[in-house]
Amino acid sequence: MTDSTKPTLLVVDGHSLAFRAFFALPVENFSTQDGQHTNAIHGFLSMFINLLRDESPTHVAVAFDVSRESFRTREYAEYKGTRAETPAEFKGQIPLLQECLRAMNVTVLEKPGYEADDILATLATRAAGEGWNVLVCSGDRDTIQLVDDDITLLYPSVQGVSKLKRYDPAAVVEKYGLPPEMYPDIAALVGETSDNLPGVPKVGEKTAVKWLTQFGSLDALLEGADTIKGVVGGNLRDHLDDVRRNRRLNRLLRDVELPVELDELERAGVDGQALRDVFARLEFRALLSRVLQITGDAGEPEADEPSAQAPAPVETSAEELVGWLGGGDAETGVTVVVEGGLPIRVGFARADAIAEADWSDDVAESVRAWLASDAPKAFADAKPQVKALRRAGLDLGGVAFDVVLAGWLLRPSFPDKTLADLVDTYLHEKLPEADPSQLVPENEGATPGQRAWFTARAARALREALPESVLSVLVDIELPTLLALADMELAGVAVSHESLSGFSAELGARAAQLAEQAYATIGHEVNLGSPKQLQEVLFVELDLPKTRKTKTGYTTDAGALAELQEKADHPFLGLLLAHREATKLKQIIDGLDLAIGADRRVHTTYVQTGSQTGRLSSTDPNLQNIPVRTEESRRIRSAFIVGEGYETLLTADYSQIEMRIMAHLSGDPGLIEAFNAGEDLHRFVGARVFGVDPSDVTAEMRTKVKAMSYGLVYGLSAFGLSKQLRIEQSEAKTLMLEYFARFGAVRDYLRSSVETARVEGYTETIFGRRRPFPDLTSPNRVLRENAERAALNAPIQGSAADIMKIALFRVHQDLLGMRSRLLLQIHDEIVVEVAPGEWDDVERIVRQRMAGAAELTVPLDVQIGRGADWNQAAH
DNA sequence: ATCTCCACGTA
DNA sequence: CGTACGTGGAGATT
Repeated sequence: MTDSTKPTLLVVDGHSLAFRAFFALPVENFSTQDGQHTNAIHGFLSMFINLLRDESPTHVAVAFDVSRESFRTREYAEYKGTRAETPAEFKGQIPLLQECLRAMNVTVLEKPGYEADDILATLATRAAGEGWNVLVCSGDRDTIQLVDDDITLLYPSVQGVSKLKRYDPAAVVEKYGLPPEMYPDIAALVGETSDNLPGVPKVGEKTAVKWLTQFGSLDALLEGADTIKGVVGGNLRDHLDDVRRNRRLNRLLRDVELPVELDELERAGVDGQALRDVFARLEFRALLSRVLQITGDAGEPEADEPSAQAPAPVETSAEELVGWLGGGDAETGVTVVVEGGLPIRVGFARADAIAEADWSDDVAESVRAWLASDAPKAFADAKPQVKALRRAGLDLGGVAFDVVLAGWLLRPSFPDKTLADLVDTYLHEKLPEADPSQLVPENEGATPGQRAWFTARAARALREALPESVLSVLVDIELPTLLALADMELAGVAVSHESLSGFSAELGARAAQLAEQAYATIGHEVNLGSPKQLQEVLFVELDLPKTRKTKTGYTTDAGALAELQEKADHPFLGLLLAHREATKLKQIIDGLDLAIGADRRVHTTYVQTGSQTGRLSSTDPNLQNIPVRTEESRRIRSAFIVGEGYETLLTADYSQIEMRIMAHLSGDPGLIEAFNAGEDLHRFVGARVFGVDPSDVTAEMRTKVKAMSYGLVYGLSAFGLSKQLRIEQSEAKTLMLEYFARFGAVRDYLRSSVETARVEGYTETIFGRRRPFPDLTSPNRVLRENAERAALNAPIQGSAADIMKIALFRVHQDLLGMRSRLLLQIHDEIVVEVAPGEWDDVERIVRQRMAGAAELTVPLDVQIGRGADWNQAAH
């Protein structure tokens, strides 16, 4: 809270924030009739108006960069050298933005030879010196160094310019582990790619913070660099000058001469005529009334926001709970505290009332009917809570919202993992948390009822923040999926310890033997699991040709070793590869064995927020990467068996679902025909590409086309394709050209989808799931091209994930009255444990639900198998 | 114990 | 210079 008796100065880096707005807002929504782009102006002003409203500063200034030249480029010509030319569409908006600001009677500052941040630093320092409150708003991390007790930084989140994160000294310490004034020391060590300032190799934030904490200061660290051991120590010594240069360049100047005094920055009323003029030209209407509302003298300030103070906890008896829960039909926040997999305490919140109680048989009975009912409930990470309730014998209905899932859908790359994160991000409040560093915490942390209260409020905020299509993904896909996953995790899958341990011993013996043989070929022992030692053997002792480089040397991966064998076969290579295969399998088996529980089953955890595309991930153990490709590895799948009391396993998988989605999204007539013809896809495509009869497509042609088709989904290049197929790049290029000549709509689709993503800032699946791609406009080529490939893949992989989730929860619902149950999901495959006598029904349900999960322009083909173990069932 | 890198399993 | 994941060992550090 700012002290309202003191003046408050708000200083804004106009350039960096407008630049962010430029990329955050789709340009086609923000252009005037005559084609002037206004997205940067609109985005900036919208944020700026909110700042004026929320922070009520008494004094305001906005600073801009004049040009790229500054004292920094004079000292280091390469400064920001990797940055691309500023887009003209952006540059053109700056003078107009400045005109708007002047019309609002806001002081605009710029000074040749200095960056906007130096101006901010100067003003902030002066104002703090006068004892004012200062708010610095900038998108440049270097401004973190300004933060102190009087100066707070407002930093735009990755999501966009509208959400600003507050950094006071405590927030900086929490995020970086060091006080604000030492942030530039971290940055100097780590380096800054966007400014073209290389740091010390292998040193990331963790190491930098550790060193600085240890030495107390950067100078002491540089003095004592000789005492740091190891490779990183050497790297540091080799880059001392770089670090010193970085530190010189990232220090903001606090004494730039400016043509204004602090007093002149005082806010005044707007110049109504000038404002109407310029806003009319920019075709801003809503913005005009917003500006007038907050700066004009008309209208009282808005009423104070409702208190963020959570209601005091109320211990509620089992009898009282029944009445409390029945007392309204508004959405209720629910928190089940889980310990050892079972509920130990529950909390509920509705409007400003909360109730909570320790778990007991009486409490369970009191809440049973309400929990099972359709009464709408909001959770934070519902799945473990649902599982605990189910273990306690209770059903749950009316799961209407999950703030963790919602947060993930909104920002899949920065999932707010906990309720505390979400309360911070979406309510701008702090969830009271117990201090973990103290044995007897001073502050208790939020009680379950209070957590439920925050959950319900976060749910309301998130519902507002979610675009309609994303909200429907949450409600129609993710929430039903959550319930299916809870039951699948509880069920687990039966795994035969006997099969595994026998196989493990076998592989162990084989690995030992292979190791001995390998040692014999080089005359000494070596740790075959150590890439470092292997490099020594391969490239120094045996002097084999060098392979592809990695960060730390030359790769010894399987592909490279196979190539080495062709160039210069040495018996060591084959033995090493065989050894790797044996030890890898053994490792997987041993890990799996260890995960078998007392019920002789393995219970994985599906992480519903575990991917950026919408897929699930699986951990502890990961059951989505059990080997399948080689005959021998399939013995592991044979250890996944049907459980006691059940008859058989059923596997069902979508065939070529991603290519089908590609056909659907691109509308390519050839590809659609391929799927509707019901012929072998790759044979059909091969016939088109090579201009032969389908019956004349050779195995080689089919392989090439298959690789091409799959590569397309991942953004494959001619280089990658040539490498994959081990053909000349020119041949790969020809193949691609031929492919696109026959399936032109595919190329058009891929191109336009990335282009749309660049403009919109995100991709979208068939069902409306979004994934943001800020890097599509990055000046850094590597970042940008990586983003392009990911953006190409995201709608396809994501749509497939959506379809499978829809099929999954529908199958789950259809099976509710039966004994058969879902066990596993492996992206495009599900495994069901079928009870005696239920096969026909289950098979029908699965086939119908999977094939009918989406209406595409091509059919969804489902392959079903049955068997006593997973391997048998796969056929 | 904890971090980083390499390697490799799946879809 | 092909997307999306999780795991485990080695090596370097504490």
